[in-house]
Amino acid sequence: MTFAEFQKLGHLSRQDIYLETFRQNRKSIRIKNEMTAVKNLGLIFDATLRISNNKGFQAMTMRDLSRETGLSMGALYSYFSSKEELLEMLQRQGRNVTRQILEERINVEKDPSTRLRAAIRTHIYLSEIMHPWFYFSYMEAKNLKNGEGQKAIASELYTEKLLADILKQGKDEGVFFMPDHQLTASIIKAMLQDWYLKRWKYAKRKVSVEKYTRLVLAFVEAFCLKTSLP
Amino acid sequence: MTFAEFQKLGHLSRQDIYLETFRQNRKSIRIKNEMTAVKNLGLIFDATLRISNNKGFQAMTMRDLSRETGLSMGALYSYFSSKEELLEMLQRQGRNVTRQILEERINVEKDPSTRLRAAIRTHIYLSEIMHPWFYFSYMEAKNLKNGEGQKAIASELYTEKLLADILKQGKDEGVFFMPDHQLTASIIKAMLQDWYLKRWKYAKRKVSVEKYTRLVLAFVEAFCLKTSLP
DNA sequence: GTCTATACACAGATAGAC
DNA sequence: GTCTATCTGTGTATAGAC
Repeated sequence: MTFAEFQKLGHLSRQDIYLETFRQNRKSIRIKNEMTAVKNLGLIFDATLRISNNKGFQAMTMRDLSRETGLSMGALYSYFSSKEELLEMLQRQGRNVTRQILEERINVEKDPSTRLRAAIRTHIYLSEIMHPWFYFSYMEAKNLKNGEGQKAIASELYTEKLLADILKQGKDEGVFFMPDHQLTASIIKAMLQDWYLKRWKYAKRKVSVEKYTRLVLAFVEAFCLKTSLP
Repeated sequence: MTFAEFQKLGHLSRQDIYLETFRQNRKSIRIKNEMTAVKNLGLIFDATLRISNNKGFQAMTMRDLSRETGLSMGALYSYFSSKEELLEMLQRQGRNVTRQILEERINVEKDPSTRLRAAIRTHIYLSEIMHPWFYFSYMEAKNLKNGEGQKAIASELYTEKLLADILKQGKDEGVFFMPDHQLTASIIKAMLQDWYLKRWKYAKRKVSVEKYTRLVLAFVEAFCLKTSLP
């Protein structure tokens, strides 16, 4: 599946995502009108990602956010009760979308080999579409307070477990051969993350998302499908 | 070479590193006595890494740093002229040490295969010894102002080029076989970085630095040494 | 719902005594 | 060299008019 085909599946319209977020956070959002809320949440989240990915969430001031969204400080605070809460809303939102789509795309496949390819492809393609969020999430996760911090870690481990389970399945079925499926999953995850962490580098060199995906698949398969171990 | 053997080489005593840093920054450091300066620079850098890696450099206040080092705010400011400068001194220091040791260990080897193994080993072992700095450097590099930011990027590309050159050499000599040595180098770099970025994970699972190194080597060699491409 | 104006805390940085 | 005390700017957050 090419990236263009993946995009056309149109899992995620911005509208739907923000609407969902609005409904999940009704308690802390003072706005009642859904259309207004969805429109402004879009502005706020996009601006937060833009500014934070440029200079860090801590360094972003509410005055920056006000300028960038065109909303006043007062207006901003009717969408969240603190800067901290804005961070948590953003993180939760991205985690939900990621988990949902990843499972959806993997579960349609049966044999380990195809599942592994689907998992790798979907993760890279997804991080391409939602690049600002993936980058933000990685860089700012450590600044979350205990409750949310735990969930961010859980989310990291969850994706890894998806991979580990596929590798295990393949090993059991005798199609994969690797010494340690858990550790192998970690390393694959590292390759997936590099795509959104070093995007500036790949963009400058004109490495397309498909080319990157292809190399990761080749790398992983060379290791997992080989029968003799060093 | 095991990690213990690598450590015994004792490339880097803290004393020497801080002394070097002191001499390089004489202009902005108001202290004249070398012994005092070295002792306190040690305190300051260690504390900065400890606090920053816990909650981010931006979030670390000078009062935090004062408390952690036992030095007053006034005293701190005789070692650097601004918080920004402290950040830059730290980054420069680590970059210099890294570059020096990496070259030293790679250049003693001749054939591509051994050089590649040396590069991978050295990078992982080094990031193990200097873990706080590696983590800090990665997470805070984006917050550097233009001049230093460029140098951080250059440093990232430099390590990658070390790998790319070895891969290229191996390809030319007919011992490695990979479709794109540049991109392959990027991916190897991603694996190396995961060791210090996800240390909490590997520590919890009791994955030793040697075990991790072994798996990366196996992964890379499975890809680079195979003769048929998918 | 959104604005302006402002409260209040706390940040980085310095002056000057010791 | 190091300290305490303090200046000044800027940050988050809210009150209350529209």
